[in-house]
Amino acid sequence: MADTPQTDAPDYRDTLFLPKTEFPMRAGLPKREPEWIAHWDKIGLYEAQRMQAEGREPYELHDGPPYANGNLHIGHALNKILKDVVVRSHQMLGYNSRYVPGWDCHGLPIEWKVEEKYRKKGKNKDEVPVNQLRKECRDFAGEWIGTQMEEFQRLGVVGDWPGHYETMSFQAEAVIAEEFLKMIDNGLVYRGSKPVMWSPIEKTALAEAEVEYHDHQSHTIWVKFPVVKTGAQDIENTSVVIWTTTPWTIPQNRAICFSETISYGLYLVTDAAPENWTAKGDLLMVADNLAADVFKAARVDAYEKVRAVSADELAGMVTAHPFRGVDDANGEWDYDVPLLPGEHVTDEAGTGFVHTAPSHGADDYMIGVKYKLPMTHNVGPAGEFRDDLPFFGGLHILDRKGKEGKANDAVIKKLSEVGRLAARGKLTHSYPHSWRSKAPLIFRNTPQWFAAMDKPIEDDTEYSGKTLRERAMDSIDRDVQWYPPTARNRLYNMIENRPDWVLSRQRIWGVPLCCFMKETGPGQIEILRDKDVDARILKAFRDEGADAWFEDDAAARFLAGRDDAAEWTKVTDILDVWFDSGCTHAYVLRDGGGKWPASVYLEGTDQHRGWFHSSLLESSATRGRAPYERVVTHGFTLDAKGIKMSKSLGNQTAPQDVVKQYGADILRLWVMQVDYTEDQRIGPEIIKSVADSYRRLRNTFRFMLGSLDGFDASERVDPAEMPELERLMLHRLAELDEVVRKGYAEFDYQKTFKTVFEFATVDLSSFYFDIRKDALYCDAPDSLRRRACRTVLDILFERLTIWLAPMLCFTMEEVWQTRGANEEDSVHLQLIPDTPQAWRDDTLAAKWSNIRQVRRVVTGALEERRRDKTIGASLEAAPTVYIADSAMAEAVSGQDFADICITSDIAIETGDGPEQAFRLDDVSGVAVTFAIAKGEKCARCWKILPDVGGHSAPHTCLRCNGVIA
RNA sequence: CGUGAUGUAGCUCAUCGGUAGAGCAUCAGACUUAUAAUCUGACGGAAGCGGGUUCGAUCCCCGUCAUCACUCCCA
Repeated sequence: MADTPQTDAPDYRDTLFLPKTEFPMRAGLPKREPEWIAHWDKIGLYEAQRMQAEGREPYELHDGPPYANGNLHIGHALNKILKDVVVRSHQMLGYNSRYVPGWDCHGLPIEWKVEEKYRKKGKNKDEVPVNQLRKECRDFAGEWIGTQMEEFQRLGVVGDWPGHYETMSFQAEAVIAEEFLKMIDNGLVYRGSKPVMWSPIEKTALAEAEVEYHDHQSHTIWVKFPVVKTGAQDIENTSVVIWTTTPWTIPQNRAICFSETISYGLYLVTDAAPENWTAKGDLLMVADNLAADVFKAARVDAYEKVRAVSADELAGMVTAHPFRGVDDANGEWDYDVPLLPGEHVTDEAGTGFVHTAPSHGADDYMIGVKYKLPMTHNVGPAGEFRDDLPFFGGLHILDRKGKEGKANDAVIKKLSEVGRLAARGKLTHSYPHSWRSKAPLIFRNTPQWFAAMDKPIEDDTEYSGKTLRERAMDSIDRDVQWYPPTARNRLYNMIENRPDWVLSRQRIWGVPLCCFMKETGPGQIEILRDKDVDARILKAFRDEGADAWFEDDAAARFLAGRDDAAEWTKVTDILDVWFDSGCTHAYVLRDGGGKWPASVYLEGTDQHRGWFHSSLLESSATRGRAPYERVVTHGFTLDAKGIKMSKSLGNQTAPQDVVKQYGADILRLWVMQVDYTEDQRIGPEIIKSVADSYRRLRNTFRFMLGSLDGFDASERVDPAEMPELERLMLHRLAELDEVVRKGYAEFDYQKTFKTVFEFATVDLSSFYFDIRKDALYCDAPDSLRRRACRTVLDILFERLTIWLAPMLCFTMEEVWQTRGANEEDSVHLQLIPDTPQAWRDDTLAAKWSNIRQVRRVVTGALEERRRDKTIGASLEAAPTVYIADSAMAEAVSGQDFADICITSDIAIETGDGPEQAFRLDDVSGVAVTFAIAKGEKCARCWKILPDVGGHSAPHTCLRCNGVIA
């Protein structure tokens, strides 16, 4: 073996320039990160950024407000971390990048929590004054804002926290009201009706949260609708059969829905008992799959299929209401009942034909809106038929105790009387009930306020005359860039197909539809339009909040001075909370001194239905275009197996836990490593592997810091004088600069991080640093090679630290500060440094690509000898390289190839080399034969060289002796 | 049910329609001068499944399965 122990050799360790740094290998992020937050707080980082960037082009990420109840979950963390990276990176790219976080405060969940307190005490919230409840809601939201704000800041999110916005601030409430009045003014708002869950017992609409599902026994009836219009001859005297569990909705029937994917048939009853409702000779249409069930229910003894009925045929068909032409009905039901295609229709139960009463079902309503069917108003608040409805006037669906009323039986009896009943029965099924009274609920249409999608808007924008739908759809393509591009289609399709916007909610915790109306006829109303009244309302909201609307004297106060004040009714509904958040662009950007339209909105894909959507509509209605220039969407976070997280499964990853155990930078790094545009996974194993990557990266920085110890500007070397290896690194930086700038501009963090990370580990740690350790440790401080290396390290350090700062905001600050930045400084106040494109040298890169190929063969050859224990360290070797390929030979010649391969010596020959030489399959024309290095081991640099010994420092090589002397 | 997506190594992700790659993890080895580090090497894949188009499909088309989001007066 070459290195027999040299007991007489002095220890030269102290003469080496080993890396020296205070920067610890162990990060201790959970403890250290809060100190950086305190530091940023102390230097006023956000304000300092604003001052520094004054006059620069503004860039504004407008924050989508999270809902102010509960602690943060992983989805919030993902969202806010992404936003923080957008904000910080754009600041560094040279913009004035503003960020004002906000919270969504109004809405049912909070109101529900407040009500819960009363429920637990057995109190009725209806007895509590509205403004007292509103105050409790406000306090509730306020507390959670405080909690969430701390949790967000702990993640490293920098923004204008003291200046954050709230949808419940007086200013916000006033602007929301103002925007609503603007939409009244341009004629978009109208009152219509929509079916909702309604309790006839409590005479109120209920929210989904107030509904419980219990088993309930219902009537089931099969009803014949006679066909009155069709192209086919043999359909005369036939009926379409429907099935329903709510006989009381039959008087409200306006259509029958069928499916275009179900096969239907025309059936002839060939045998049935004489007293049967369904008689011999009846021609009935039902779905083929359900025919047997239907005829069994109708007690038909025999039937045959006459022929199939196609969807095209059904589409043109019209039936009569079962009560058409009935005596004493006064023509109430003498209208046509069309057959319409409906995607909700199945052949799993019933007849394959769905009775449709637009006022009494969600699907029915959608069909009604789509085909412009008339809404009926036959059922009153207590679930009673209107008094003047023939046959059934005044009858109740449910009695006062929630038991069966008389309506169902009366309808069934009448159907039987007029010969339209095909069969009847009973069915027990899950049915919605009120959580309070436990009584069954019904669907009932109630007055609601809408924004019209298809009415031309006359206003003073350049898009005047276009409808809301047209404006929104135009703007999606004209004004907005979508990241990823597929996000555009989702929103576009939704806008294209959506019905009118239901603005009203029968709730209390929100901004009121602050207008007055009066009835001008049955179902007809007029909305008060009075600038003075509006001005009074807005001023009151601004000064006192929207509570002003709910004060007892509000109507008198706002209508003061009008002679007809008594004629007007105050509307007490509140606005859909999506309207609130859809207005944030107005009160945060326009009134808050920001940029309008916002540079970017960034939210989860669910916000296509939510905030992206409502903001687009609101802004299109009032300003003609989207309030954003770019929209970035991210997916949802699932557990390690790709399953949705839920409390019951116990598969949740809480951001607080990750922060506590690993630190926020690890969580941020996780975000950077996944494809956020899709759904991502997280779990213990994934977090651990992220932490591993982090450690590796951290060590690379630690090495740089240690190697730069004592670096002074006077050491710098001009790139032109640097060795090729150094210039290669500068070339790589020039390449990376482009990737980083482009990556940040296009929100592609995965690629940006991956590129920088692989550069740090592959190019730097295992190649460049490994080679240059000898020069850094052993060369004299004034050696050109060492100075060039340290110059490059300094350049590397500056860029890598700043490039990664938006992502690893804590660690990069720690790295930055370790190099003696002053107390007021921060890496987050730096701009991405210019990287001269002159550093780029593709010829050099191509050449070094060859050099690295040859190097791989050498290391491979050494590995073989290491395996058979011929050598340990590569410095014990002095191989010979045979190169046949001329480009490779050219590349290697003139290099310190022994340094590059970390051997003590190396010989380069041209030609194929001996047959038994080491080769790699994928590197042709290169062969390596092994040899032990000749000479004595230098006790200082450990190279084995012929020139060791005979110098003033014993057991040193010429170079090392020169350094010590 | 519908609408919008996704499915490639244990994990995170690449692959103009042309022999499937990278980093991390794992395993093995070396070093002890980045040391709770560093270097080297190896292992690792019916590209969810089934059809079709094509000389050729991870990629294009159809179907199917799984997962996710949206659909509710809630996020």
